[in-house]
Amino acid sequence: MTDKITSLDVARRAGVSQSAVSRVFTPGASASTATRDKVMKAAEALGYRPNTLARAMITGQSRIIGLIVAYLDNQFYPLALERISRALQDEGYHILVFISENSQNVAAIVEELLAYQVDGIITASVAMSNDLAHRCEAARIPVVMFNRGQDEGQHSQVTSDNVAGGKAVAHFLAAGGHRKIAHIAGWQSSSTGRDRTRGFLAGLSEHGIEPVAVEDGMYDQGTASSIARRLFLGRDRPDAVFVGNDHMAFAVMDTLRFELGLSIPGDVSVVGYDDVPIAAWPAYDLTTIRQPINQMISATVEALLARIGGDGDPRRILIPGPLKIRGSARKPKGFTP
Amino acid sequence: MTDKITSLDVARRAGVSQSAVSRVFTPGASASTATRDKVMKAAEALGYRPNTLARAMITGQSRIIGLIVAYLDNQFYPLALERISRALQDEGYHILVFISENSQNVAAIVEELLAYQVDGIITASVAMSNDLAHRCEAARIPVVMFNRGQDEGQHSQVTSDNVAGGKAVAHFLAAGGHRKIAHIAGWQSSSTGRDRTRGFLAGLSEHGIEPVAVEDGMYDQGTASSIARRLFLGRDRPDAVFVGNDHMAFAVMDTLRFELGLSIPGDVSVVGYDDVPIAAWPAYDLTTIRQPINQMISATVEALLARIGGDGDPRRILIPGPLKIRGSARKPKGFTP
DNA sequence: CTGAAAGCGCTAACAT
DNA sequence: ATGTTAGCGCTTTCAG
Repeated sequence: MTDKITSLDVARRAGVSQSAVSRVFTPGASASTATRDKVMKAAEALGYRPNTLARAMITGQSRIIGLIVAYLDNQFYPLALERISRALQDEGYHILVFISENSQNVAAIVEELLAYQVDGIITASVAMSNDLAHRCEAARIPVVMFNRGQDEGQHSQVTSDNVAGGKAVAHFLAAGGHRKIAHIAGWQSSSTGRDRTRGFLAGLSEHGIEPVAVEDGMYDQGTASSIARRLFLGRDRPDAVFVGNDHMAFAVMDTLRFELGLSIPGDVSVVGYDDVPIAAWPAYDLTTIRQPINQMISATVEALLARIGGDGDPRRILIPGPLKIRGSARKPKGFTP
Repeated sequence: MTDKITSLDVARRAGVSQSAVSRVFTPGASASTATRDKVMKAAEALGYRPNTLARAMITGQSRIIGLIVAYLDNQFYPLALERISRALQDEGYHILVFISENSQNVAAIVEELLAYQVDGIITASVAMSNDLAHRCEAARIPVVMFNRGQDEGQHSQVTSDNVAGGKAVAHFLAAGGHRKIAHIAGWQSSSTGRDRTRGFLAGLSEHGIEPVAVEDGMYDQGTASSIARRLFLGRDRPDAVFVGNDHMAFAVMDTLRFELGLSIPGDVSVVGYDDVPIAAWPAYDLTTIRQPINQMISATVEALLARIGGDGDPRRILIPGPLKIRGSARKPKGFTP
């Protein structure tokens, strides 16, 4: 029925010029109360809303942010997505979502995002190569990497302090009296995975402890389970394991309990990383390092908007994450994290 | 550095007209191999990509689909989001995501979506009022409701057969010899919640069974836990409970086991709805009705694209979901679903 | 097959 | 404060 209503239609009905209509709908505009009323009345009657795309072409601001995110099966991602979307919605931005499985995919995605004239890009737990970041920089599109770091490159990034987190886990397990400690690491091709492992190993060595095993779980549940099976089936099994993220830790706990019949924390202490909501579910009750997701999101959005607003320098933000002690690991007496 | 590269820049460098460039980048275009080569070379050198927004203004096709989704903490949603995004990406569409907490929010969101000139709207587990749907219809923007139904209204909808699912659960529990059966229902203001409950009660009555309790869990874990606590603390406790979705079922199981010290399925059989991945985790091993999410997504995307393509009539698609028997409920001998 | 020209719906000077 | 005018970058007739 109703075909596209344009500002011209509204103008005619209100008996004003088309630019008057535009001004009424433009935030920082100057229009008399009289015309404003007439225009609003006509607009309402016609069901008019300004065409965002046309506006974007002129202003050069689409108010669209591209979000590149990996698999959503780890609960941490959807949580991040939800909150990023909310935070941005509050600022009048919206997110165009792209799911990226592998990293070469990212290049194609970025091209598409640039074609959409997005005002900025957030990558969530996805790394971006340096020349890709360059390409965005050349197009003046700011990029913020959420939960992933990169040493070189001039984009902003927000992570929690993964090195410190890994170290805290080491201290905690050492204080708990563990000496046969294994590590099923986060994906070693990601900064988070590497940093957590690095911190963990550094922490252990402060106590003169050598881990009995360090293996890459790839942030994959199947991989983590296999490793756990192998590690804990032998005679001389570890009495503690630090798993690179909660998502893998759940799989490891299930394997330990239901396949190997081990008790947690009786036979084995398990510690994870992230503190996703499931970690607090009684079935897991997982001791873990809490990634302060709200702070991380705030920082991400703030950093992005600042750069969109013209603030020149990219930021590198590091947010500390506390140890959240629950029941999956033996508790040292009088331990203060 | 590089300021906006337009087709005119490419045209000049390639020594052709601006419209020639446009044709090269337009799928159904006619350009000689000679010009095509020149243009592509120039475009590559300059790093040119056509401005999607400008194109959208003319063609009237933004290739953007608006997705309205509720909270993402129930694993079913992010899964749906991920797959919808992938399926649409394959068809050259992208999704603009809006998170909607309450239902009045939806009206405002739809307005924004229309302003963005989206080619279509998918609501995932979110209901849309009839006049809102009308508004979209008037703007010629097709709407598909995923996992939510509505009796009136002329939009498309895709759901699994929730009535049949609920009924299947009833038959299963009855066959298992249960007679004191409780139901912690899905949100009764949603079609899925109501349908599952309706089917369940109908199924029970076929066996002459009256449920010992039916309460609305609101699709909320806290609410479901409270109800479980109350229901199972009394002397004459139920020996089975059908919970309106998996997400609540996990909370109920945790409450039953860790707060009330009950054994599942020894003391109580628990059945859920959705079959999200977590349901298969050994810690829960939940018997549940499987919502065939892939089929549902395919149908949703297909229905939407058909309507965008001009296919007139909205569709109502109902997909059967089988019972997935696991260990959380007593297994009837020789039961065939 | 190709170039010139019109215009999508809107904002942003520029006049008045 | 309001109307007029000129585009934003592109697709699409329309001639040639």
